Amino acid sequence: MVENNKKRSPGRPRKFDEDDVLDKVIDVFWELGYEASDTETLSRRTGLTKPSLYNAFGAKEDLFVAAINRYRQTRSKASLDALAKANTPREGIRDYFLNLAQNVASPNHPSGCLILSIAMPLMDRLPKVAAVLDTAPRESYARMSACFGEQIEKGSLPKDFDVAAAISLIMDLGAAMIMQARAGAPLEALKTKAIRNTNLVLITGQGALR
Amino acid sequence: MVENNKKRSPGRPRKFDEDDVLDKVIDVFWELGYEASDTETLSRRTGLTKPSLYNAFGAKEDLFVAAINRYRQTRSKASLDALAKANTPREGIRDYFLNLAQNVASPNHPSGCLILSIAMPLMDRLPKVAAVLDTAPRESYARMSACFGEQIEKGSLPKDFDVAAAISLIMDLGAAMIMQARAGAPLEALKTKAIRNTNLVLITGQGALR
DNA sequence: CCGGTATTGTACTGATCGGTAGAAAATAAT
DNA sequence: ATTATTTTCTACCGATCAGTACAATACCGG
Repeated sequence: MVENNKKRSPGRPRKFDEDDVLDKVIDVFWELGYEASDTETLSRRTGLTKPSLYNAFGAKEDLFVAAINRYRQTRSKASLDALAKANTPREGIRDYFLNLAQNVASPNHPSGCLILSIAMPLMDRLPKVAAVLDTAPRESYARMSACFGEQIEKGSLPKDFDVAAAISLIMDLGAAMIMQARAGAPLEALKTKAIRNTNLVLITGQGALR
Repeated sequence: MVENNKKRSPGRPRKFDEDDVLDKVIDVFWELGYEASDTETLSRRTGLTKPSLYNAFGAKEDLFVAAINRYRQTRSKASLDALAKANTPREGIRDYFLNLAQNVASPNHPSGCLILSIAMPLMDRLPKVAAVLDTAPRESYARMSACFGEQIEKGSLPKDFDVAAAISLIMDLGAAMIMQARAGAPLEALKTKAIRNTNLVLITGQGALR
């Protein structure tokens, strides 16, 4: 699927692309959770034999961490991109929530969020997972902060817009949408919430609560 | 601990009280999650032997369901009680969030919520758990709805107060607090959010977003 | 005192799961 | 061709875990 133009190393060539495999691994963990995703199922769903999986990614916990990182680089990034590329703050926040809704409640993939719904409850037991989950929100925060900073410079937001409060609320309401999705809320219900949430974030940032 | 005055049935008497045991079971599942709570650990932490646990509660999944129901009747109920017994709507909502904060981020017990943090991700695999989780939010909704209805009758809330919107937001923001707690947020941070959340709920109910 | 009944404790089992040994196969370098 | 290197495949292992058999124990009603 993906052409790898790096100079070939000696030895028997791999029959798979790591990212393709990780995308399939994401689906398994996302759908079944960590413990119920046994190595035999992971092997079958990826098309790789167990030794190939272990050779390429290490133990099950390492494979899970790799899947989480792949998830962040693809799914999580997509929502933040939606926030960044919009013209106005309102559109950006709305698109962020709408994109999030698609990612957590689309009928094309498991519901909820791999990070919040699956990985989070495992923090206490899987230290490598805890390490990844520690950095993830900070990155999101930085990215959002930069977006709002630009909007303030552009004049699309007042100079005293409370960026920290807005981001904090975006993350809270996003987490709530994710839980709703995992509980079975349909996509349409989440799209409605996306609009409500957008209004709440703008009100909060503009200091209505101070 | 609890005096049971029902007529004694024949046979060797139990050396434990079911609710006492369930309270300990709650702690184990809450702390370790479902899969990592092996029956041997449950046996050790409750003081009951494995056959006694199986005899009293059935299989592990049934024991988990029993623990969830006990959790609802104690912890979940406490937060709703706080909402119900306050004098003003603002105090009620605030006390609800503050009580919730205590329940999900107190240093005296595991963090997060047994239902949202532990049971929810298991819905797909454990049908008996899914059944319980389906009814739980409806009960909470009904209880909250009754509270706000009373406040409207008393005149503490305007007649056009948007009860449905307020409850929906309370649940969303509550879920967010729970996730924050599971992620390691300290109690103080959650108490601060409780105040912010109270304001957001009141604004929303009063129709600022319409 | 004597069956009837329910609980307790020890010790066990069958199944499952994460992980691997070891040989065969496929490439690159020489 | 030969060797070195890496991946693949089959088959397997040790550990763990949910659940239980069985006998002993402690209470009931008569």
